Amino acid sequence: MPKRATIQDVARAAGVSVTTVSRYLNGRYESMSENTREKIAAVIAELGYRPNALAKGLKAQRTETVGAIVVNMSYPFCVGFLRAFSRTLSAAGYHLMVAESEGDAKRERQLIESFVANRVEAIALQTSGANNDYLEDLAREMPVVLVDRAFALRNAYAIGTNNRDASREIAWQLFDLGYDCVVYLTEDERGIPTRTDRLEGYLDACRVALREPVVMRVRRGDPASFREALARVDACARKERTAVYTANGLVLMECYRPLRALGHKVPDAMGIATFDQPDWADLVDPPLTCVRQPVEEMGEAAGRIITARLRGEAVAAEVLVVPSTVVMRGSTGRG
Amino acid sequence: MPKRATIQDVARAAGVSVTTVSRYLNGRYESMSENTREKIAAVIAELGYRPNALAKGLKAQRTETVGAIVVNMSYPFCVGFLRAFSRTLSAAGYHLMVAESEGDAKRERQLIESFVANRVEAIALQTSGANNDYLEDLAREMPVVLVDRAFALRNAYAIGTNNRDASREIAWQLFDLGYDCVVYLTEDERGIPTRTDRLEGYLDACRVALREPVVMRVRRGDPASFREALARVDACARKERTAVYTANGLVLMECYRPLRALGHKVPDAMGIATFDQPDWADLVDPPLTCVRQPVEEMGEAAGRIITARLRGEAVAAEVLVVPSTVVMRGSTGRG
DNA sequence: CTGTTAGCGCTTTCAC
DNA sequence: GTGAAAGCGCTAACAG
Repeated sequence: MPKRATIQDVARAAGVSVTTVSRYLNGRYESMSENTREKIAAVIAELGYRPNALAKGLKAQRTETVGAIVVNMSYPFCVGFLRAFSRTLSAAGYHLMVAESEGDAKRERQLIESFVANRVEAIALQTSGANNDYLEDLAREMPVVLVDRAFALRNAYAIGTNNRDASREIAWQLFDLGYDCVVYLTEDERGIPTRTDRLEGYLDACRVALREPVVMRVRRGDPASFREALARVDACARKERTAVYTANGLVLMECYRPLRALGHKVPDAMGIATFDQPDWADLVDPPLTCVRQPVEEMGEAAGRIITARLRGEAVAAEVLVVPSTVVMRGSTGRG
Repeated sequence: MPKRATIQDVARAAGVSVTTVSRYLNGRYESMSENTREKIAAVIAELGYRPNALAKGLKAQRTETVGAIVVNMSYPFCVGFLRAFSRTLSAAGYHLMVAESEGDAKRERQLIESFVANRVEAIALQTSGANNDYLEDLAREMPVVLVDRAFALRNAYAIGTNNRDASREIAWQLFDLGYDCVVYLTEDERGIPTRTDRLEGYLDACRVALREPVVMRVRRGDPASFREALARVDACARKERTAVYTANGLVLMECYRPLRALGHKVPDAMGIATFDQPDWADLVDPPLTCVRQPVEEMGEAAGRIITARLRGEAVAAEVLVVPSTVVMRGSTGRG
């Protein structure tokens, strides 16, 4: 591995001082003869010189890099968010460092610290909530944006959706469509506000509709937990018109097939609905009724807030709620 | 924004020299009294000190960061690859910087250069092929891994799958299953070896089966191009048993619905198959026959090669082919 | 066991 | 127009 040319090498080869080269690099051509400029340009091209961003960052105290921590880069929410976030930042000249917390609070903490050590200029994360104190401190030093799990922290920004309202809305519509029993499938919601809110929304709807809530907790990757939930759905569907409503797209993906295999006619005997709009929502037949989360908008908003702040603009800390929309489709007999 | 404590601050507050603090930071406790150690630990905790990775990297000429450039982070291939890659690197203590080229060669070049400027220690990318000369040079200075589009460059690694063989295999099976006409839908393959290979595989199969190839080129995002292709499929299907075979999952996703809307019975009158295994492959009815690309294995392999190289191990440049497998399912009447 | 010091590659006064 | 030199925060000889 040959070592890379430095500004020194360029200066030497061009017969000028590093100062002049530095000026050239930063586009301050006014203070430089046409001649030197061309000379430097030539040398740079010849040596394939690339300025060392580390040295520059060390001096300037700026890395032009921001960090993002998500639970799992392959989750649809994360994919959509990261992409929009990345595009926005990229357009503003920032680099993106990404990492996965796997939902583990300790790991999340380590990742944040190592991002800080790398002097990212801002952080966006889908936090577990366990590091909120630390994040609150951190938010005094750099822009911190909480995404999805929108905890309200001093000095930090939060971007989420109206989980409870949207969940209530879709659950209510299910009752309204004549499903007598709506079974709600969720992962353990402890400590995760999005899950709590969606559950609450469902419970709200049950209250208003004067129905008994049926909440089944499942664990993704644990078929037994799903079997139990499906058994419950089946039992209901044998007695009355039943709808299954899942707390997110991944849960539905994991049980969609067995759900259909129960044999109840969709949407008449059994309705299906989910929070999230999976990319396969209208490929299945009938297409899925779902809650569309504005994932891209969230990513863009996060990017906008961060770039604005890094540009030096004052942006008041706030909890931004980007509303979700209920999309009624054939899986619940309308749309 | 208060400015962060430096090693100097810690040294001063602990009443020792920066050297000692540096030693502490690097875990060389043997050369240090219990006392100093505790003192330093205390000061660090109190000041919330985090070493500056830039300064460290500048000195050590190591950033513990690697870069990845994909066409689009939301493409299933990229998602799967990035995730596996990220996990492998993360386990080895490396950070990941990601960027999207959007398939644009100029942008790709800029991204590579800016990664180089940031002194990433290695790069993995899904290249357009237009920067191969530059990449070949670069590969002399740092590990470069070409993913998906597996061009064979001197000193660089390439990881791909057996696109042609797998494509031939699935196309052949379609003929074998009794589909008289197999329509191949692809995006313009110019310069993109994966696409060329898959097309060649299809053509191979046609040759062997003594059938006339029917290749339709579509442009994602351009409904008109799809309408044309669908019309062709429809025309065939009215005459004989026809199968549609798409060059990747995104193409199929974009035409699956209208395809089904043609009304030909699947799989009897019309078979459906695709390269790639979309996550919805077995949610639709009948489940999809497809070619499963070992995306995760590719990501892991890329990560393994890079970590080995960065550990100083010699790894010969090579083109690694991780084989895909044909998965026969109901959409072609078997499985 | 601990400290002094010379850089790593770059930017930025301040001088000429 | 141009350059000398200090210093960003850290590591690693070398010296005690």
